[in-house]
Amino acid sequence: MSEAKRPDLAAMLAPLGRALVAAELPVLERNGLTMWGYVVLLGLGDEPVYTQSALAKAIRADKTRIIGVLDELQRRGLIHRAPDPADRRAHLVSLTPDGRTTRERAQREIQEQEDQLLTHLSAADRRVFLRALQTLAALTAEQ
Amino acid sequence: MSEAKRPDLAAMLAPLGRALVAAELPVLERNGLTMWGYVVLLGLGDEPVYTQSALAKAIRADKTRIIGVLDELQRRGLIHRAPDPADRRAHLVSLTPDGRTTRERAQREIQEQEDQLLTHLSAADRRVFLRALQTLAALTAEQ
DNA sequence: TATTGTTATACTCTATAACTATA
DNA sequence: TATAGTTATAGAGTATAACAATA
Repeated sequence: MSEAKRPDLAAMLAPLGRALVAAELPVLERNGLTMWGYVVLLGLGDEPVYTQSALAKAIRADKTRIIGVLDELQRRGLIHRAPDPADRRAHLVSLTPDGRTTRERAQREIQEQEDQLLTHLSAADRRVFLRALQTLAALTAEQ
Repeated sequence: MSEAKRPDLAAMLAPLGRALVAAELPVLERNGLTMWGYVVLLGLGDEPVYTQSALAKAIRADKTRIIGVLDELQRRGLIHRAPDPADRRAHLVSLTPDGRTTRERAQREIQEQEDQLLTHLSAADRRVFLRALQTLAALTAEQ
């Protein structure tokens, strides 16, 4: 009677998330991106410019950890990074056209692969699952 | 037109899983368990006995990593560990009654907390979400 | 020779502290 | 003095290699 009627949510979500990330690394590699590089490109997509601190905070990374990532993305011409003329301590970071193209191509390939996994759900279940997942992800993201 | 109509699955699942795990650590701590200790207790629940290798494989851990975990669980009297008389290289591992009680209490508290999160979904969505999640988790677990 | 459990070692990832340059 | 970015250091977590006991 005190047996669990379902596995722990965390015991399903965490390994599934790790498996998805692992499966997507080759896709990113084909696009010349690391996971952190991709996360940075995604973080830059919504706003035109960012300071490095704001960007790090937005993607929930330590500011010291994205520095090497930004170096590499800049070297490859995917982002633009320059001191803010108004406050020369701060660096403004933005996507280059190449960076936007790369970001969108990588994301398209990733979501196509994810859609493959979702074919194991009925169309109706898939819709509910995605909606519910967005709801829960938003809840934990806001704290 | 090439804008994403949804966030990446992995970008929702992975942080949500991490957030859940982080939120459950205090629950485990109240029960005197680490995350790995809890995972080992869960892994021991379904079968009466295990060799350490089989147990490690079942919970997808390295065999070298669960040794300290087993030491601590044994010290606390939650598991029983003894050489297999038939093959004295192997150690048979099993839950003690105390171990089973601890496992069930911890899991009950964890799932109660998870149920709190699930109240943000409608009853119908919750049912579909859990079913879909179990389907997807089983797919990635089987490989 | 192969396998179980163990220990020791190395490696990766992440966080913390310390430094510079601007403000 | 406070902050943005950077670099150097240290810590945690993990995997790899080497070992002893047994088969």
